[in-house]
Amino acid sequence: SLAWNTMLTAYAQGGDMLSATILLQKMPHRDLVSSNIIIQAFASNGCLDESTSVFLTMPQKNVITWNTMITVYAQRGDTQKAKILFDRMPQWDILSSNAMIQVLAHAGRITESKIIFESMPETNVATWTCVISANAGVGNLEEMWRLFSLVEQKDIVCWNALVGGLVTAMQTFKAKEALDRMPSWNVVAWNTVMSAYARDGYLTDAKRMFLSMPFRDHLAWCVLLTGYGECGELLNSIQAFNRMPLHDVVSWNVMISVYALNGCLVQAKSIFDRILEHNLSSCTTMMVAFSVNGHVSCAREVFENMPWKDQRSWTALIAVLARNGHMQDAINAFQAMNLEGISPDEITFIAILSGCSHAGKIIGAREHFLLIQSDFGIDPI
RNA sequence: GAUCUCGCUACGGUUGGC
Repeated sequence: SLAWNTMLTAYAQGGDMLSATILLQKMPHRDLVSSNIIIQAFASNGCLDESTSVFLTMPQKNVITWNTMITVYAQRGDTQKAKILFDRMPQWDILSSNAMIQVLAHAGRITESKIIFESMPETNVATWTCVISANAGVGNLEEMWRLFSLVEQKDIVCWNALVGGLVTAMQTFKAKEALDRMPSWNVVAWNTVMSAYARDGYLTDAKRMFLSMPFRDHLAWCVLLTGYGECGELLNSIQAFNRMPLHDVVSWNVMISVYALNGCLVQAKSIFDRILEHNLSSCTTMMVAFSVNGHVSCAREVFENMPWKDQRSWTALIAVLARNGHMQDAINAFQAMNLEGISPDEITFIAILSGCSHAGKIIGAREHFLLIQSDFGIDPI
């Protein structure tokens, strides 16, 4: 079955799910590893439901099985499902805990991630890097520094997390100092500081850094595009875009939002139509651009065509409907979101509540306000 | 021996302030 599994892996990695499925049925003995391969393959081809059903019918599972499912949910931003799986796992390895810490931290659930961190029998640099970023994300800078000083083998990624944390905390100068103290650098380090310059409006510094980088990746270009776009320098943004060696989804997405930000809906849409592989960001950006101009049905069409939807895209839809006076549709969308198992967050509720206030429905708003506390455990105040 | 290979940078959601 080793040979069969190797074949299976080959098909799966080539994205040929049809052949993989056929092979699986022909196999004399499917084992744990075969199922793991299939789960992973379905997931990376966007078929999460298939992954889940294989997972549920597996007679035995190992750590790899569980880790695969956790990472899949994590990548989809479904923190809740990831956490449920994590809690059900019979045992954890470093990878599972790290993945979980990172996801929880990303969702702002720092307390839970701390609990996991403190109960880990063994950690590695990645673990520490996760908690460093987590603390930076919620503004615990002293804790971030403390943790950083405790890391024994600081590698580039760990240093980058520190620099990124300082950038998040709006301490651009300290970030630059940390950058200068790093033993070695990579593109991520430079991009991080560059994005801070751009964010703060220091376009000259951003550009200088861009030019002085020994290597550039496509993200460096994207940071520059974004910087120009946010400072209203549409022409520079377009020019930089045209100079890029190649265009990937992110750079297209940046341009959509730059155009939308500067009121050019038509150009935004034409870029959107030229993208071969839309992702969630492209669609959500486009929806919002439509919404600002009141094109509710166009926004809705983009939404319906999305391969899958996450919390942000659902929230965007709800906001689009609420803002344009379609309160009943917004509430329906909210219920549909819950049925899909995607949990709302405080931003979703603000979207609903502000919609109610525009429509003058105090009673409706009150109902949702109460729901926030009882059903979703979010404190509205 | 085959399967997860987890950490850092970029683009998307709500309201309000100057």
